[in-house]
Amino acid sequence: MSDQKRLFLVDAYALIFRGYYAFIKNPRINSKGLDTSAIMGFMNSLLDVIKRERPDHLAVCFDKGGSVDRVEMFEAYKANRDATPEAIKLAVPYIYEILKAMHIPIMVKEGFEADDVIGTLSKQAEKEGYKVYMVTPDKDFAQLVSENIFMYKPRFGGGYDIWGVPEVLEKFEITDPLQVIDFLGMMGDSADNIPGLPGVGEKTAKKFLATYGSMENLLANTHELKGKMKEKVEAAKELGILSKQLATIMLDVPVTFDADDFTLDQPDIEKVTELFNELEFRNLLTNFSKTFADENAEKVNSIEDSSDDEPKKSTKKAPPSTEGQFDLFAAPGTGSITDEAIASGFKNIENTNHFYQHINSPLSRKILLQKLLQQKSVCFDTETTGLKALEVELIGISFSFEIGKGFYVSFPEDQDETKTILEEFRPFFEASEIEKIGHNLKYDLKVLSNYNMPVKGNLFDTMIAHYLINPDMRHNMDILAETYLNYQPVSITELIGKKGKNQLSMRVVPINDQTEYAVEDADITLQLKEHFTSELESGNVTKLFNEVELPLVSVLTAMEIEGININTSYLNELSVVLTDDINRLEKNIYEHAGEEFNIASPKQLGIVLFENMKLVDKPKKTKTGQYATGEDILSYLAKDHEIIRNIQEYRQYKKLQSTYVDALPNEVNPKTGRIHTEYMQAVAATGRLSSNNPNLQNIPIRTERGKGVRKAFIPRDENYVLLAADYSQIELRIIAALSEEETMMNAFKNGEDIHASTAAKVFNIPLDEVTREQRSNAKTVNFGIIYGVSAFGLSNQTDLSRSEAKELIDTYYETYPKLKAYMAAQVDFARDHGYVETVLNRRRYLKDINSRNAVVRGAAERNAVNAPIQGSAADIIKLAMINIYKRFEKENFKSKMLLQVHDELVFDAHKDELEIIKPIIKFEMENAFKMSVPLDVEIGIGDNWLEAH
DNA sequence: GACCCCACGTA
DNA sequence: GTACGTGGGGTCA
Repeated sequence: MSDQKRLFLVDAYALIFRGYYAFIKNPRINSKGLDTSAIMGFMNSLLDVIKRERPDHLAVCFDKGGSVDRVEMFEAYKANRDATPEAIKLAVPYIYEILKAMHIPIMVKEGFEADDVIGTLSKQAEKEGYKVYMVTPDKDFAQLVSENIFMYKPRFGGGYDIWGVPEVLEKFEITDPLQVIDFLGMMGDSADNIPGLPGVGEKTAKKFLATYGSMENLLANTHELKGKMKEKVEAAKELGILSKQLATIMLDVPVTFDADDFTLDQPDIEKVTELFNELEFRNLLTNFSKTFADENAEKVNSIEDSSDDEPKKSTKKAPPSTEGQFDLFAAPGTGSITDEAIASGFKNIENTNHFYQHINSPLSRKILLQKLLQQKSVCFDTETTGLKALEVELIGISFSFEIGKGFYVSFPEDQDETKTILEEFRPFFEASEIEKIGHNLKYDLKVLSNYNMPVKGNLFDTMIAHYLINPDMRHNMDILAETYLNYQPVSITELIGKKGKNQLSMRVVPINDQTEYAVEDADITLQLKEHFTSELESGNVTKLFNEVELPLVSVLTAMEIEGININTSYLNELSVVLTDDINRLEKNIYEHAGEEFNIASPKQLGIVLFENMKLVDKPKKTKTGQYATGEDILSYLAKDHEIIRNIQEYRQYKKLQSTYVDALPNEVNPKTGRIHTEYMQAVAATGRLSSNNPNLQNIPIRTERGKGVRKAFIPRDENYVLLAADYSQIELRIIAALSEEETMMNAFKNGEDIHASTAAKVFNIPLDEVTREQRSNAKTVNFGIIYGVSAFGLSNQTDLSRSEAKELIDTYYETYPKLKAYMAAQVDFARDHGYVETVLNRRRYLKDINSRNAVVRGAAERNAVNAPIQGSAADIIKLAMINIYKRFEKENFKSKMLLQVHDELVFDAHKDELEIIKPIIKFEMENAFKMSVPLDVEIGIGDNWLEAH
C-alpha cells in the first residue's frame, strides 16, 4: 500500500484557453451579456480533477507579465499570438474570485510563466517525496515528466490521459524526457513563436533525435546532412540553440513549495454558490454541490481505494477522443472542438429513465390518437428522407406530452399507405384547441403540407422562443438541450453518419433506434418549452412571441409553399450573352496583362496587377497578407487603367452568371415548377428574416445588367401580375420618430424628399438650390446615421476628405440635435442594461458594450444604435405580413404573398383582384404600427419583378 | 469533402 | 459604419 502524498498543479491559462475555444462556435453568454465560456470550461476541468482525484494538495498556477527572460532572449517570443480574447480577460478575475472562495491556493510570480512556476514546484515537491500531477493539455510539459512527475491531460468530454515516462518516450520516440526540449526546439512552435529549425517538422525532428540525440549533437554533425536540408540547418544553427533555450522550462523560479500552503481545504460553499448564481452556472453549481456534498462519504471509501498508485482510471464512457496522433502536436487551444461535452456528467438517453414506444398497428394508433385528443398541448416532430421539406417523404412522427414519455408512429415507403396512416391523425392536427409544440415547426408544417395535412391550433416553437430569449446564440436543439436541460441528445450523425456521400437515410436505421432518436427529440422539445415559457416572460418578449413570431410561422410556411415562377428559358438566353461578354473581357484582360491567369482568383489577380504590372507603389493587403483587389480598391484605379475597368466588368458578369443566371434554374422545384426559398426566422440578430436555398433577398437591381435578372421573376400565369409594395425610407422614419427630432419628422409629414431636405438644412440653402452632389452626400449621411457613422467611413463612401466628412457630420448633428441625443441615449441604455430593444421589445444583448477595447466597444455602440432601428423595421413589416395574410385568408383571394425583402413585399396578384388588394396591402403596411411619423408605401405592378418597381 | 477567405449581391 | 447568403479559389486531409 502506498501512502505517497500527491500534489496537483493546474496550468490555469492553458485550461482557460482550451475552455474558451471549445465553446467558440456557441459561446456561453449569460443574461447579462457576459461570455462565460472560459470560466465554465476552466471550472469544468478543475471540478473534474477534484471529483475524480480528491487531491489533498493542489494549486492553480497563472502567468503574470509574461516571461521576462524569454523575451530578453528573443523579442518575437509569443509576439505573434493574437491578443488575448476579451472574454478571457474578463473571465480571469472571476476565476480568481471562485478559486479564493473555494480556498484553492493560487500561484503567480511576476515575470514568469506558469510553465516555469509549475516546473520549479514540481521538482521541489518531488524531492520532498510527493507524486506530482501537472494538470495541463500542453505537450511542452512532457520535458518535466519523471518517475514521480506526471502530466495529467484532461480530455474533452471528461476523463483524462496520464503521461508518465513510458508514455512520453513512446509519443515523442525518444529515450529521455529531456529530449522533448530538443524536439520542440527543432520543430518549433508557432503558438509560442519558437522559431525552430527551418524545414523541420514533427517527422524530421523525430528522425534527427533518433540519429543525433540532441540539438547540439545535430548541429555539430550537419556535414552528414544532405541537399537543401543541409543548407537550411547549417544556416540556422544559432536559431536552433535559441529555440531550444526558449523551449526549456525553467526550474529556478523564486517560489517555494510548502505543503501547508498547498493543502486543499473545504470551500466556502455559500460564497461559491453566490458566484455561480451570479454567473448563471446552474449545472456547474449542481456539479459543485455534488462534488463537495459527497466529500465525506467519498473519504470513507477512499480508504480502500488509496492502494492505487495511479489516479483511478475513468470508467465513464467518454466520447471518442479528438486527440489522435495529429492532434498531439497541434498548437494548444487552436483545435476546433466538435465535442462540447467538456462538462462530464451530461444526462443522456442511456442514463435517463424514459419510456419511448414504437406505434405500428392500427389498434395502437387508435389508442394513441385518443390519448392525443385528450391533451391540451402536444409536442411532435417529423422524421423524413432529407432536408428539403417540400421534396421529402415522411418516415415517422414522434409525439410527447409527458416528460420522459413518447410515441413514434412509423410510415412505410409506399406513399399511398403513408397517406392513409397519416389521415388517421387528421383529427389531431386539425384540432384547433390543442397546442402544437415543436422545434422549427415551419419544417414540419411543410412536410405535412406535402400530404395535404394542415395544422391548426396555437403553436409553440422552441427554436423561435430561444431566438427571442437570446438572438445572438444559435438555436440547435442539441445545444439547447445541453445548455438548459444538462442533457446530451443522441446525435444524428451517430445514427446516419456524417453528411456527404456515406450518409444513410433514416429509413434504413433500425426501428428501435429511430424510435429512441425521434421520441427523444419530441421529449426534449417538450421540456424546453417549460423552460422557455418563463424565460420569455423574464425577457419581456412573450407578447412579441405570441403575437408576432408564432403567427408569422404560418405566414412564412404559406409563402414558402407558394413559391415564385421564373422564366427559365429567358435566363438561359441571358447566360449565353453573359458568356460572350465574359470571354471578350477575358481576352482583353490577358492582352493587357501580357499573360493568362485565373481572373476569378484574387490571389492570382493581385500578383498580376501589383507584382507583375506594378500598377501601384504600395498595394493594400488583406488581413491574410494577400493583395486586396476588392471593388473599393479597383475603383480608385479604374480611370487610369483599362484592364481595371475590364476586370470590374468581368467580375460583375461572373457574379451575375454564377450566383443568379445559372443557379436559379437549378432551384426550380420539379413538382411545382416554381422556386421555393426558405425564410430563416431565427438567424438575424436584429430580428430580420433571412432567405436561402436560394436567397431571394439579394436579387440584383442596382446595375443595368443586374436588372436583367429581376426580369426573370414573373407571375404564375397570364391571369396574374407581380405586385411589389415598398416601404419608403422606413428606417429613417423610425429613427425620426424614436428620437422625436421634429425637423426630420416634419419633413416626412410634409412628404418632402428627405435627402434633399436634409441637404438643404445641413448646407443651409433653399430646397430648390440643392445640387445632385449635395443631395447624394446628405443621403450617404442619412444612411450612415443608421449604421453608426464615422468620419472615416463617410469619407470612404463619398468624395469628401476626412475633415470635410467630419464637418458634415458635425453640422448634421447640429441640424438634428435630438437625433444625436437619441443615439447617445441608446448607448447609455445598453451600458446600463446590457441590451437594447425595438418598438416591440425585441432585445439584442450587447456583451461588449462596456469592453475596455475601444474597437470592440465601438462596434457594440454602433449595434446599440442600429439594432433598434433595423429591428423595429423588421417588427413592423412582420406585423404587416401577418395582417395581410389574415385578410387574404379571410377573403379567400386568389392573390398570394410570395416574397419579403426586408422593406418590400411581393405578391402574385390576380388581375381581377388588383383594385381590391392594392388598398388592403397599402393600408395594412402603413398602419401596422402607429408612430409619430407616417409610414409610406409605394406599390408597383408589372409583368415581372423589375417592372413592378 | 470540409473549411476558410475573398468578393459581392441585397436592404 | 448595420444585417445577411452564395460562389469560386485555395488549402488541407
